[in-house]
Amino acid sequence: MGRRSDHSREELQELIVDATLSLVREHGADRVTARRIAQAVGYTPGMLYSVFVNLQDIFLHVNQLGLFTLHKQCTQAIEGNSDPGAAIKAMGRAYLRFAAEHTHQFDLMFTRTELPAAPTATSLKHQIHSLFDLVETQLRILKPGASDKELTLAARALWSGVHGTAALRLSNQLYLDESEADRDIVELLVNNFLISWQR
Amino acid sequence: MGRRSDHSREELQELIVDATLSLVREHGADRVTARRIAQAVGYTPGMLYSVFVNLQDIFLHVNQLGLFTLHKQCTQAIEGNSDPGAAIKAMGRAYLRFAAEHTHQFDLMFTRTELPAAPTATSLKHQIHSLFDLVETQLRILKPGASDKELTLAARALWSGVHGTAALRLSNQLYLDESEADRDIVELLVNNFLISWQR
DNA sequence: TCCTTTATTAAACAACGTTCAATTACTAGT
DNA sequence: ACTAGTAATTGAACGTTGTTTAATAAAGGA
Repeated sequence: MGRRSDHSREELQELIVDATLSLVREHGADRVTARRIAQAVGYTPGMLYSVFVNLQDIFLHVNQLGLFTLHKQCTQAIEGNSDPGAAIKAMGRAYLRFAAEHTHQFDLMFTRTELPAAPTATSLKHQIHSLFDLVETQLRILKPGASDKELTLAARALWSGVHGTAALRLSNQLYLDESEADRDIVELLVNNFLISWQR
Repeated sequence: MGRRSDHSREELQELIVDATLSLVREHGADRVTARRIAQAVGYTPGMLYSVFVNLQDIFLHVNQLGLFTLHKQCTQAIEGNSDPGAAIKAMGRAYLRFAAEHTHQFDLMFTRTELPAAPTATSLKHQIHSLFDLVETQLRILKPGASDKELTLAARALWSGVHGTAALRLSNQLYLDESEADRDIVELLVNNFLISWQR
């Protein structure tokens, strides 16, 4: 068939990204193919390339969505925590929860990225930055006298710890019997770090 | 041709794994195909399947090699450090160095793993455990009274921090101008953690 | 020398991402 | 209402991938 115009260009884009997200969450990025996405939205594979450049391009948009909801869940975790340390730990738990609930999506977002020197889209770059900012804001409350450099570094350190925990747990490389051990690890890590950092 | 017996089964296995490692280091795991490996060792693709089960199986053996050299470099980093804290930081730097020098290999070892619940070969499992043990040993010196559980958890926390830093740097998600920022992050993380943990 | 055994190959398969000419459906002009 | 033109969508193709398997060629024992 020729022009259908059942959907506008933007509707089509949203349709594709949403379908891809569902497929990724259910089957993992490896098993999500152009043909499967096309089938899910009721078109043929060729059509995808009139809306997106690439399969990678589609995944990139999926990841923008992912970072957005991750950011939202982190801000929600902060709410109601007047203590910055508690807020940071709550963020860490939200991060772990996201990774645990949406294993495949988290995998696509953070480990299925291109190497090396991923030319991460500037949009993604900003989204990740704003995640860092959430931590920095709490740290600044905790230690008002800290320099920008100090804050930046500390936020990266904490973020690295939380991310590392999530990543290792995801790939089953923590080797701990208890299923909730990752929460204990983050708690321990953040607590001990902050105690000696804030002063 | 039929039987060549230029190489024994074990020689062939070593040949394949070594060639694959070289290819991975140079081009990244994504671009390493069965046909390329076969060409590198002077055989046809089909032969690989008489020595290994899978391409994945080959990568798994490559990763065993990788974990072995990573372990070696970590133990070497410890040598000459009487202070446990210094030893742990030296291990962290060795870890970062390995990740930076062999980007693609590190990527294959830790992020290109299967999901979820990677049924990691028991061999890999033990190798990773012995890496954890290196950290635990140093922690035990630092805090002789600590329980096993305490040591296990602290080792995981530190390891997660170091690994997270390496992983985020690898995928260019730290967004720091200075190229050696990852070392600063690990230094900061380990220092602050240990100060309040040891006592 | 022949025959069995076995290592290796060549060719095939299905599935993949991607491209592009052909086709179809809609829109505008008369 | 009819036709021409435009643009969306397809279908089929290409080169590549991992993997399997029947055929083949070489080695060793009789």
